[in-house]
Amino acid sequence: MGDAHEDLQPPARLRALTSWQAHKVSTVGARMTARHMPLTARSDFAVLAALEEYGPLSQADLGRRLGLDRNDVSGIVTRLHTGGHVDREANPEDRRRNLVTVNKTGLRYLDEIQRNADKAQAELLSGLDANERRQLHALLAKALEAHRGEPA
Amino acid sequence: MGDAHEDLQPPARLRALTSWQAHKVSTVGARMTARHMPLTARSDFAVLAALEEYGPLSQADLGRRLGLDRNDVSGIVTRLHTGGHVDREANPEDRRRNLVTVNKTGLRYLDEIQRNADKAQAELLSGLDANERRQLHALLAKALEAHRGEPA
DNA sequence: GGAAAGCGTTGGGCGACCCAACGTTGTGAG
DNA sequence: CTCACAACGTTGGGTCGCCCAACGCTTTCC
Repeated sequence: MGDAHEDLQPPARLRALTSWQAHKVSTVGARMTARHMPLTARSDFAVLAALEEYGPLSQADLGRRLGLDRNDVSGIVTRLHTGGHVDREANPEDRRRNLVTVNKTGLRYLDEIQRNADKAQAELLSGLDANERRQLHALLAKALEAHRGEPA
Repeated sequence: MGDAHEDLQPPARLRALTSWQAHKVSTVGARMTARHMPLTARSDFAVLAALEEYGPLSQADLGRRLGLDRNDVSGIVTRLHTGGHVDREANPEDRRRNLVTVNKTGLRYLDEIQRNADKAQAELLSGLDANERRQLHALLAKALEAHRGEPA
């Protein structure tokens, strides 16, 4: 007799769309993330990770690297600079560009975000075992490969 | 020699996050979708698909089914109703609820969106063969399973 | 009968994406 | 050398999705 709280499955046409699945996974991920840190930390993480791995970059390069618009990069860098995580100075060799650099505070912040992101990730993927997680990761990476350097 | 357009890979820390990958796949999917139809068609598709599969529903049920907020369902249903795709009438057995029903126009619209969604999907997954697509789909479904009926 | 809960609606905030414009600065062609 | 062109960073704006809060109405449950 009546399951108290019927199953409430989404319609088949929706479940069939990989794009919709990815969207759902993404927003569930955002929810898990929000339980550990403010959502803005996600863009902070992206920028700081890029600066840590590739060294000082201009904002335009950051945008290309991360697939973000110059506009939005501007805001993120301003936020990071205000928070003391990043130094921003004019590039003497090309005064159009800003040279953005992570400092020690920023690196500590980066590691903190990393820890929280790992927690959120574990919660998000709680339904998959280690093998499945690796497969999912590989398949997503391959799907993205086909679209590298597409817009900005 | 310099490769003319350096590779511009995102940082490893980012690539390692499944949540970030899913987000990227989702927004690339949105971009592909936008090449075939207005983006609002995505929510239209969700609502129409639910109504087609489960019959007339209240807006609250729609929200639960699709994982959307009542607030947003309200706007979507209004848009669909204005466009003539959906009938909305008070449920005589419970006058709090609206009974939302797809009509013939709505079903034609649904099929049109389906065709465009399929095109977008094909472009999105162009890097994967049929097997990989099935695997990706199954893994995403399994990951989502663990989070069913979570918020609203 | 009255409190509690559910419904649909409105208004608002936030993050991410994207477009357009501006002033500044470098580049390259004539 | 000059002048058109391109790239950079910034600002302002628009959209879409998610989420919270409040309201008035209706139903349900004690």
